[in-house]
Amino acid sequence: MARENKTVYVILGFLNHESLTGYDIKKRIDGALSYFWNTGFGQIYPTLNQLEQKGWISKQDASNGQKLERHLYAITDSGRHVLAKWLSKPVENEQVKFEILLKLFFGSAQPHTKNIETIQAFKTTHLEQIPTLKEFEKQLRQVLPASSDHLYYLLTVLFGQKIYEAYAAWADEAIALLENADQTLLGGNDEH
Amino acid sequence: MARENKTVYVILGFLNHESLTGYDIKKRIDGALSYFWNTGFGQIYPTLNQLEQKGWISKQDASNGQKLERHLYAITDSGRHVLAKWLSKPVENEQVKFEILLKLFFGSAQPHTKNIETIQAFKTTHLEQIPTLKEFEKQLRQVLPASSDHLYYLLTVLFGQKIYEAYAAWADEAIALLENADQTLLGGNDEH
DNA sequence: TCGATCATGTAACCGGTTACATGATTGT
DNA sequence: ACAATCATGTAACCGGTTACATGATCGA
Repeated sequence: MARENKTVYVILGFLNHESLTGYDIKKRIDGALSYFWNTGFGQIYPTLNQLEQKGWISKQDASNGQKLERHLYAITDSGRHVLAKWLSKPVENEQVKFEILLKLFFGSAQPHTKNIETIQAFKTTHLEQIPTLKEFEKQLRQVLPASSDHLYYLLTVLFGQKIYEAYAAWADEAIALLENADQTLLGGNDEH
Repeated sequence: MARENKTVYVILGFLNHESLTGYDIKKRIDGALSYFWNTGFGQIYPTLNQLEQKGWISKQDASNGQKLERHLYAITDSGRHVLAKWLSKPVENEQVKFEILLKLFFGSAQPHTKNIETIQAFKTTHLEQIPTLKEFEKQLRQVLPASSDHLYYLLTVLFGQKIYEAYAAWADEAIALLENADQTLLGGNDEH
């Protein structure tokens, strides 16, 4: 969780491209960041207020005479400065938590078959997402020279592909090891 | 974060092997889980009390006449039941958050060189950990037939190796793409 | 003697999630 | 008419982190 409100940078990052409403920001997050980040309205709206109070973004009414409330937020110079400062800092203690590893670490408390199912499900859900990522890659490569935004977007997509493939490769190896262990033990489970 | 207190299962998982003090549990976490999980004392001790109140673990004084307080916790049958139930459930919404992807996604706001540095640092820190994981693998393979605990431990180690290697492979590709983009633009940065 | 390690805990804080509440607008 | 989407927010809760506080024991 690492003590630093990342939502701040998510918002500043999007606003650095264009002015948006809170609702829009949520859509961007769900769209482009969804496979490695997510945030709810309950975090976005309060953070927008905080950022405005700090002067990193500015609020503008965009209701256009209609009754529907609509606030357009724009990044300010000091906001841009804060974003730039964060971007330039190296990523420290990228502490990723994998629940599946936790489960597997204690896996000897149940039959191998159950754990194989868990691994299989893990593999499947990630493999299923690869075609979408490949499609993203294709589209991004087509518009690549237009702006370096696309290039950086592409990098995150490639990351997804690489690690999802690594997940799948690991899953195969893990399942093979468990099945092999079952064979050498003549199908019996261990006890201790 | 997913609404379920994982620390509960970390504790139950370790106690399922042997009775331990809170201090011991912390050491196990820092030892065997450190590269994919961590928890502080501020979480461990309160959770131990909760688990005891729920009857999933039992507390025993282990001060042995000495003045140093020492509480040995043991898992109960109902605790074992809770652990088993969690283990058998498939991992749902393994929502992993990668700060480096967040930073890169908004990377176009700073020079390519800065982002290359970030990626390089990411690659290095993970590559550095691979030899240790290889050493773990070697040791675990030697004691593999003894107990299936070792086998499951090995699976988590192999996972670490696989994704760290995937990180490194992605980093190379990403850096190449950024350097190539710099070349085609004749070393200039983009603007938009 | 003195530092490292053993050992247990509390308090403040905060990021993030979930659920709740409300209403307008648009398209079918 | 009615559903989907647009749009903004609050409140309760909780998992997790950090800092603080205290003292015993062991080995060099």
